[in-house]
Amino acid sequence: MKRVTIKDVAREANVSVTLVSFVMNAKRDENGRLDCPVNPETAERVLKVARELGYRRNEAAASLRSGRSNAIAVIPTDISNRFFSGVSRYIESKASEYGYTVFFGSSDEKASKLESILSALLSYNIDGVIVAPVKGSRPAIQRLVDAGIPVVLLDRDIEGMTDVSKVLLDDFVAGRMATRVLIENGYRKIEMISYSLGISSLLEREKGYADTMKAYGLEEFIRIAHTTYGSREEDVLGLIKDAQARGTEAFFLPTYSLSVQVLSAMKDMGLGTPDDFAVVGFDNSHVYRLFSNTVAHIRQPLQALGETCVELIHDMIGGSGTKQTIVLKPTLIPGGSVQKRKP
Amino acid sequence: MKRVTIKDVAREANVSVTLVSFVMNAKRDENGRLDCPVNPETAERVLKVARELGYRRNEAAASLRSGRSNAIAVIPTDISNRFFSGVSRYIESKASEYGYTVFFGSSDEKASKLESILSALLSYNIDGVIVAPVKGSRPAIQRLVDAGIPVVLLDRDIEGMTDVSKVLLDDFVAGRMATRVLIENGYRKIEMISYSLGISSLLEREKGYADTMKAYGLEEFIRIAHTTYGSREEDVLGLIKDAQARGTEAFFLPTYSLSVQVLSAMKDMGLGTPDDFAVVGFDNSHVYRLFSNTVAHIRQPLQALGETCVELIHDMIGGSGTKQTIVLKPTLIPGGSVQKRKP
DNA sequence: TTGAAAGCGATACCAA
DNA sequence: TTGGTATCGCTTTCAA
Repeated sequence: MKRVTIKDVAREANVSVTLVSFVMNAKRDENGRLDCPVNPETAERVLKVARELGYRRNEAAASLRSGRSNAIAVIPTDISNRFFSGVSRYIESKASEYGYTVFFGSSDEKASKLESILSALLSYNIDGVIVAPVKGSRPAIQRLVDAGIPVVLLDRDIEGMTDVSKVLLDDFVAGRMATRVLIENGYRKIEMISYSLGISSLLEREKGYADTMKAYGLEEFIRIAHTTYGSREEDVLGLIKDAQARGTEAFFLPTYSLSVQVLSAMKDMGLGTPDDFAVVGFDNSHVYRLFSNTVAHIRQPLQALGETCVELIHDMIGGSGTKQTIVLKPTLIPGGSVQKRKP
Repeated sequence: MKRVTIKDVAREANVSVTLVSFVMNAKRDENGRLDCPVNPETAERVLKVARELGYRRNEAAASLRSGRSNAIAVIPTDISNRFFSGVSRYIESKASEYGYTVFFGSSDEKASKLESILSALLSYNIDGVIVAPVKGSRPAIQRLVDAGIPVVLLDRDIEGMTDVSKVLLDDFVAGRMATRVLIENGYRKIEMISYSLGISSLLEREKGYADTMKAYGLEEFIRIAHTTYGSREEDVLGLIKDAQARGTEAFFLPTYSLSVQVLSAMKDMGLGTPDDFAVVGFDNSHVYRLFSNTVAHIRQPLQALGETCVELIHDMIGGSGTKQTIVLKPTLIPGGSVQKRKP
């Protein structure tokens, strides 16, 4: 019942606790033990005893003494969100590869919530934080950085913030890709429905759209309607009707939830793609295959995003301390929803 | 830069560390401080100083000394899975209400993975575990229970396991509901496509189906095909063709991923609901509204499931130690995919 | 290569 | 109501 401690192992193996600690923390290279100045035979004996006794390090004690914790925190806006739950999965498994345990906390797009999560997690001496910034969270994140805690910004940039690593999608290109395929297939009155979250990723997608429209001389048709995650259900129907009234031909929808919302509203209204509206959605999903015309969409490299986060935070914790910004490319998955426009 | 400790607060407030500890751990009732034998004025002073100095408890130290951690672990099979990511969200927010921090780890339906997560998390002195058991994980979970750690089984039962709390869906009823609505709408050759995971929830859904078929004298049509999460994509097409060949009229699909898979395969094959196959799916999703006929499905009460988990684990940790089994009811969301059969 | 001993920052026990 | 002090289990000098 009582837990096995380092002392028990030491006694049983006839060595000091120091030695046990050395051995238990040693990292193996390709061959044997290297980073620790312990007689290999002694080491093996200690390892064996530890195994037999069922020793498991008390992380609380280790953390108290060392100030580290082998744990990282991940703070998405919403773990049940399609994008973040996907990325989190990859973060989680990469993290455990590196020996980190992962804390999760959803910020709910609220800076106040983000702060309280952060403060709770800091009490655990976490070694690093992977966070999706939300509007107004800059000070909280800056404080983290100032406290010397490695931070990786995921999915959203905070402009001008240095001393952090960043893992982002090339959102501008995503916006351009989406817009371009529509234009090239003969659509001109292309609009966006987006969220007013004030976050870089959406702003960049919007910029990519607007920029491309301009490049093709379609600035007069640039139009971005904004709604919120909470009120999208009520808003979208009206937005579609308005668009219809003004002869809009296509939509670029820069998030998954918006894509599903708009498509489902269109369905309710008896509208189809691409005849009523051509559509480019966002994020990969089986759902897009379920329409009579499959829905073209922008795919994010979830695995690469997640794994890169962990690699960067690991680098920073490891001491090399190099800060990097990694920008990954989106892919356009074609679909019938952007079929060439009938003349 | 240096962290503020209880000592700093004590010095600044002219009291002993003991007192600070008392105050910082005191819980407020509706009025003021109660559970701690400290002069209210002193307490206020301590609180004020702590706030000013920016004191934050070092959980590692607290945990080392007390053996507790104010943290719970949640172990779904896959955090990116629709069902679990939804439930996790509610677990998370309820947990933070109670002051718990949450560790997540996905077991990937593998007992070995579950064990290694458990062992990693145990190093942190977690106060309790909410876990979705997988095939073969019984011994690992039993060990947890034997070690005196509060455990709540989520979504899946381990039969005969006592000394744990359980939060389950009434899966038998879910199976019955689905089957019954199909039968009542004139379908007789009703089949299931399910996973061979060996977990209670699926087995119960299957039992509910088979039982209902029997009750209506349709035992000759009982047929449950099994696939796996990993191979569903290849398998499903064949399974549908087989079914078609033998004149199957309807499917009950007992998970979300299966529902999407089958519906999308049907779409690829040019088949529709309910004419080619009537369909009852599982779990709530916008997706089901996107079909020309909306898809009837069984809805799980995600919020209630998640919150109940936390309440039960909190009770167990709190010491009352009462073990409970809560079985929540599913709801049938009707849809065109089960429309009355044309004669 | 090995070991002794000094903490890390809290809590818990006992005494005042 | 308060305060002193011995831990909790580990890592980390420092010395042998």
